[in-house]
Amino acid sequence: MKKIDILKKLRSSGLRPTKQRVEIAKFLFEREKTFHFTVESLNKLLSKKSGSKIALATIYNTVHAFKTAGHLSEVEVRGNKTYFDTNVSNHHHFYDSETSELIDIDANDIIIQKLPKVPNGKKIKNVEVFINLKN
Amino acid sequence: MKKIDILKKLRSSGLRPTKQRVEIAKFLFEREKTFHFTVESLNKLLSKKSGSKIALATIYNTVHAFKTAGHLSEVEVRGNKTYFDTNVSNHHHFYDSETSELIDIDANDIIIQKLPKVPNGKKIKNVEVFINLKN
DNA sequence: ATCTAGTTTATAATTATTCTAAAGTGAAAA
DNA sequence: TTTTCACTTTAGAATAATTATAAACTAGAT
Repeated sequence: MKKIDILKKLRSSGLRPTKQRVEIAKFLFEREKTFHFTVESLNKLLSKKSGSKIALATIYNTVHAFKTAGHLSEVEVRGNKTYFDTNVSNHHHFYDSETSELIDIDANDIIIQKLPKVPNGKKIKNVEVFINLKN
Repeated sequence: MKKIDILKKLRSSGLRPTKQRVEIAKFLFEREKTFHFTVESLNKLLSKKSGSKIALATIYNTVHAFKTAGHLSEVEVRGNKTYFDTNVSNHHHFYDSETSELIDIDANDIIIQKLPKVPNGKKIKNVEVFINLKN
């Protein structure tokens, strides 16, 4: 991902490109594969990589701004921490509770044949399939 | 649900039937319909109903013992609190984020036609479908 | 009725996350 | 370029959910 795209991601999230935010954005978006993380793991990886110490509050703020702008999605995982995903397309997840690892499933790899009737006056926002794994 | 069944639920969870535990168990399991709750909501409902003040720690301990014994299931919901469900059969959920309300979906009301290949050496423990609703 | 291991409870501790307010900085305007 | 100021970063405090602790209590075996 080019530098200009990183700046676009920031600006489209309503964020001015400060040193810290650029560092976070590059770490998240300059990758081939999708990336799953918690704020805690992101913090550790960032400080390990660059030795810099970005305040946790800054990471929370930046990640939430990206999420609100639709550049990150939040994944529901059994447990206490919130997981994020750089894959914002419509897709599903495997969850391996042995390793606490999330794995993306392409939306096309799951076909739902029958869906239940939706409650009165409501519409479907989205459907998430979660496949829990064991050994 | 008969009193003897409440005692069975407790004993099968490795819990001696104390006054507090019986009160929690009756409140949870003496119902026709399935019941969704958080520890916080359960605590409020219990104190409103009987005026008794069961310590939060006791509610946490008891609910977790029921969960471990398979008498309650935990439902993943976007947010910070943990939801529990008295329906422990294989089933799915609607989630209405407007009202923070969970609604059960019978397992037979969703048919999945195609599932992805499972990662090496892993097996599927279960498949959960989560339908987010909007107005 | 007594005794003991298991329980309850209030409170402290922990963990994830958000808030705060002081010090620092990007970038628009001069 | 330099100034200026609203936006940022940061350390630490505050909050919220949950878990741990340890002293007082109790179910149920003896």
